[in-house]
Amino acid sequence: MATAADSKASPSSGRGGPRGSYAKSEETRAAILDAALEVFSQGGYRAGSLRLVAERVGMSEPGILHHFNSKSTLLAAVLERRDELAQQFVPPTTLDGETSVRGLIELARYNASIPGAVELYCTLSAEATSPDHPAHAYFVRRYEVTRGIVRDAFEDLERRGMLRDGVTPFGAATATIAMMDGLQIQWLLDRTLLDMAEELRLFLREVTTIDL
Amino acid sequence: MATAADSKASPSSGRGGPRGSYAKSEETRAAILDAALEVFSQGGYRAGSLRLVAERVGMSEPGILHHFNSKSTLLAAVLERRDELAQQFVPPTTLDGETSVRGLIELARYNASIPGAVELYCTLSAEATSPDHPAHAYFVRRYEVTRGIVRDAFEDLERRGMLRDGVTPFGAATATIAMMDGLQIQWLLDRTLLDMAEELRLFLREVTTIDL
DNA sequence: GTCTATAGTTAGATAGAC
DNA sequence: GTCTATCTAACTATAGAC
Repeated sequence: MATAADSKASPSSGRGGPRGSYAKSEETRAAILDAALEVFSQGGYRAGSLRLVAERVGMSEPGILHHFNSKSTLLAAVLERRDELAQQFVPPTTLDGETSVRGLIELARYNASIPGAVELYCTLSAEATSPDHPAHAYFVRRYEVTRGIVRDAFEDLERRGMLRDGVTPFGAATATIAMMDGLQIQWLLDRTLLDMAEELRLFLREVTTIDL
Repeated sequence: MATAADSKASPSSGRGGPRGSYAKSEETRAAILDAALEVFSQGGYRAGSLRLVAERVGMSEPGILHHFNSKSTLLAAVLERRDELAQQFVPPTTLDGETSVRGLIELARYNASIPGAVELYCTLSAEATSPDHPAHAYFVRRYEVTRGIVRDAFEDLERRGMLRDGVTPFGAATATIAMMDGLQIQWLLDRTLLDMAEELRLFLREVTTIDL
């Protein structure tokens, strides 16, 4: 799979160059990424087509491919962009477990406001379990990293004696991520059914002794 | 979407007819369903093709379509077949909550022995969150039914005072199903990482007072 | 019941003009 | 940087012979 770094390595990128003279190009790239996010969100990567992206952004298909060499590099760029946003909620550097856990609930609340992105990750992470999927390596790595961050948070809580009996930091991390993923599926099938943040809060109350 | 009943309504089915003279046809249908399960499991419905199913079963594509009118009716038949198996673990008629909850753990353990089927449901339920997916209605209904069954089990436990404080039957059902779904994604990405049944057991210990 | 042949659609990607 | 035109490949499904 192409790494998400492809987009930044593009010669048309303003970053890294002395002049910011590629404003128009950056704008176009951003518009394409917005359109691609919507298209890939509705049914995943395989069901989405460059034609739909092109239509939505008001360009031709070769126009898209001028900015992103292929469909899969476009996907990689979309994923990279979303990751940058998500890291604002649970920055990997935070060492305070309680703050991180509260951040996860905030993240779930934020996610409910961007159903398109939720659909993207939910659909993609499932179809990317296939080893030949262009985003397979990305998701394997992403889950490793995310699990590591969440585990660190629970390890901090464990040191403070704020984990329930029989709960391990790794197990809690795996379970918390599983809970978030699973809630998303049911929420996407019927958004009036449940409140993802609230359900996650109740779960984390069973796992930790934080007063959530 | 076509209902899963299509397959049973086929004139070539032995059931309902006075004679069992369609054995060969039933055998072929079964072989096709086995092949289709494998194909649809690897990357979902859209990524799977009739050509792959035909190759695997040693037939031509029109040969497949003689038994199943379309790709989507084939999918429906595959899903129906798997549901019959799963109901052996948590039969909807059981009224004993503790037995049902233990059945869920057994189901998770059984699932770990059939990764193909897990991949099928995991990938399909995600791609079917799209309203235009041929299996969308099936999955909406399936989650409703499953949630109802699991909620009944927790309601029984509630009557016996075996639910933890602050846990509602509906919330517990939603969360349990979410946990199972979410664990599957991480398990499919790395099967050596976690034991789905064990993780589910630990979760259910936090939710109920059953000695699991 | 199964096949060959083919229709009809859509897809990702490239060539080359402007 | 964007376009038109085109290539190649894959897919679902149908028609009709055997």
